[in-house]
Amino acid sequence: MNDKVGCDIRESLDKISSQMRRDYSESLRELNLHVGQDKLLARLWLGDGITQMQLCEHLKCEPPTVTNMVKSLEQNGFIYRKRDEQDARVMRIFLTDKGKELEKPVDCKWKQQQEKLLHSMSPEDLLLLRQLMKRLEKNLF
Amino acid sequence: MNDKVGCDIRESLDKISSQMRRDYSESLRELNLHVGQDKLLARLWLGDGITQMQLCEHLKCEPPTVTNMVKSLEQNGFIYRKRDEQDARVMRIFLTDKGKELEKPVDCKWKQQQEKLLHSMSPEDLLLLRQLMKRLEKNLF
DNA sequence: GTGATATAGTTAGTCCGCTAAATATATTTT
DNA sequence: AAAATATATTTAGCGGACTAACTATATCAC
Repeated sequence: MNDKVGCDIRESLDKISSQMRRDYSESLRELNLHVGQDKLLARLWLGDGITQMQLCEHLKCEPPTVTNMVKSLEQNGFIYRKRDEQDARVMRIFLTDKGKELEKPVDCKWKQQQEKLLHSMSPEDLLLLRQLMKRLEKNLF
Repeated sequence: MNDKVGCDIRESLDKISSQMRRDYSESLRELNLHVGQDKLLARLWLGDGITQMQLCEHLKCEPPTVTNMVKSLEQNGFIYRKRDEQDARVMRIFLTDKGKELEKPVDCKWKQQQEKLLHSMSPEDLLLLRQLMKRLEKNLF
């Protein structure tokens, strides 16, 4: 019975995250962006000029994933790359004006989705849910 | 502040599901399986001979996704396809012995991951968490 | 300074998702 | 019966994720 509950939780988790991904993906398409790219840009909005390795760490993904995302974002004119002057191995990533302009609309889409997800949840529910989720998170790392 | 909490929840959700996917993916590799294929097989273990369309519905994904997964599973000898005799458009999917044999080891991997995820959670925590997750789920559909 | 090792990023190739468009077969309409 | 429409699946092509193997540059050790 306990097992059943655990099973449900994992299924819920999968359902929620894949559905959110689908919704969000559709929503970002209007901005000519793909899921995941928004997180990369969000890191740059905090401060650009960082290296691909730093993006890897932040996004918790492997180097080839960043290479591809950066390539796509560059081709779409949202960012540009500059080789580091001290260390010729590293590439530093900068936002173009077009990339900077995306901050507001992306934030807006994000908030819309969040509202949909958390609709009808009271502050107490949210606090509780967050605490539980944080515990799950800790279990995985 | 409420916003901050909501934001954390979504980030937690993303982190948890992507980390679980990573872990599970690695775990399935030993069985020569990929993430998602286990869910397709799990449906077949309940009863095979169903159509790709039915798999689509069950897995909540699009037809081309099923086509590709089925192709890969067939090439690895876990399933085979047979054209329906009444309706020549539909393909019915059956488990091979090799595919049937996967049920136990996959279940074992699944349980291992579940235990890791839910470690240290009391039955009350789990019940509460499940209720909250069900509410989130409802919000998305 | 030369050789071994470490680090940053790329390339090739795979799978899961998707969309758009094509194919093949059924069914419905006229 | 022929034409129009609907359904099941496939193909082509893309992006995000990965691994394995590669290149280029830096650093460390001798």
